Amino acid sequence: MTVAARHNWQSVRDEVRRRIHARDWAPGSTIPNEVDLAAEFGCARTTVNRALQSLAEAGLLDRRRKAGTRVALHPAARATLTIAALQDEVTARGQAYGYRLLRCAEAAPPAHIHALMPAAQQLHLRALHSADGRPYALEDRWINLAQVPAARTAPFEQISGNAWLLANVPYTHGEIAFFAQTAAAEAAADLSCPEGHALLGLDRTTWDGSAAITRVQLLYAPGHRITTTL
Amino acid sequence: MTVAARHNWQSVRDEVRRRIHARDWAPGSTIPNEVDLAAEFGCARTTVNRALQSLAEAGLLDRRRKAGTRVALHPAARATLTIAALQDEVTARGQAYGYRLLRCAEAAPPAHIHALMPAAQQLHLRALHSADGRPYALEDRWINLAQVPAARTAPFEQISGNAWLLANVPYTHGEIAFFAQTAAAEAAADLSCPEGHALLGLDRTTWDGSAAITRVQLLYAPGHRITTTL
DNA sequence: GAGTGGTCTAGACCACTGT
DNA sequence: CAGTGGTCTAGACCACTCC
Repeated sequence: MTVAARHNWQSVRDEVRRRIHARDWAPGSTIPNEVDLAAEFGCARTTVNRALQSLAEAGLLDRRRKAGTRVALHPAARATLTIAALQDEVTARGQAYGYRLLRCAEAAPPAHIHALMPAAQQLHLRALHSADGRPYALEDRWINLAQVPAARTAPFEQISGNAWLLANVPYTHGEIAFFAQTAAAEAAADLSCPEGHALLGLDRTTWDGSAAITRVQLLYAPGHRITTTL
Repeated sequence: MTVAARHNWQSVRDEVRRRIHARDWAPGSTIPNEVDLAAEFGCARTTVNRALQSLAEAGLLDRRRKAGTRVALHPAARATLTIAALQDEVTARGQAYGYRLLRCAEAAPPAHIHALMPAAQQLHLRALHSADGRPYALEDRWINLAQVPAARTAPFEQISGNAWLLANVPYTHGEIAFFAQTAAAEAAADLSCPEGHALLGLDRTTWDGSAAITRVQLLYAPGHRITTTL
């Protein structure tokens, strides 16, 4: 039962993962502590620690001081979505990126936006992103003018709301939701697709501390898929 | 210019992140190397290394040996999706989980499945997951019998394909894609929704090494949202 | 070749938490 | 209280890659 005594944390991680997958260590059971594993693998405890932390981050292990390290009962799959700027998303596919501003005006926000940004008037943007001249995604954005007054004079004819905000306004955290929606008349016209078509969309809200910065809804053109690996 | 000399890697990470957001270090520029930063913060280089690695993982920094550490030009947002088992998803909402097998048979797979699992006959499952008695998600799954012959005798009337596979078959990696689709007649009937309704769905394929284990398509009931934080 | 990040080590102390 | 993971340190060597 000699274990190949490699001394890098990745090989320790791989071996531990193998034992979990092979059910050497069953879901819910406690695995040996770091000192013992270090002895078994012939490396420093620091190295084992690094490996186990990486697996805990991936959701395969639950670690608690004193209680020890257990194999997760429900090894929920964790997928990391990389939400790039649309421009990067399109050029990464080798297509030509296009951008057209459809609307930019101060207006009274609807209730669900007003709940996020409590002021009578906020900045409202609509824009179409395209790939090789075909509609790629429709953007509908509200920007909190109380937090970002400079947005009033930003050149949104040339730069997308996302790009300008990324370059000019820091944020601390955000929230994303994916959903499916049938294309209403206006969206269908903008995306050049039949009314009633199923569209994949997302809502994203970003905050700086406790103040909401912006809320954007993106509707992708028909057939769009968002992919990731496990 | 005294820096609060905290000695934990999180505080170093926070300070570096602050400087990036504050544009002290502009996107694309090279930041000081680890030795210098360690001197400035009054801590060991290891600690700085841990902090910078965490920021690189988050996408804020690009690090290369010899070239140094640069602030990422396009700080793509990374969101971690936790894809739990449907049963956990439903019970986590405080709803009663229900499961009903609709079909379980060996059959000739369609072309896109056959491309993944090259054999004439594969196991085909359809099942409905419900929350508080209402349809929650419709599952359509193919299982590679060449890889998982035991699936022939698994009790899929009582346990979902996902749950049985998780508990019995290890996998090494997978792929997930989200999409929107209009409800066809059969799906609409199973989900008790009007035909033509927009549904959020996902395709998930999992492999063990180079062999595909299973491919599942999940269609969520109308209105479903998948959320995550940034 | 030389500068930078990547990692390992051995030891130490701390923080949390189950019993 | 005591056992476990969390982290820090100082030094060392290695691996990569730009010049």
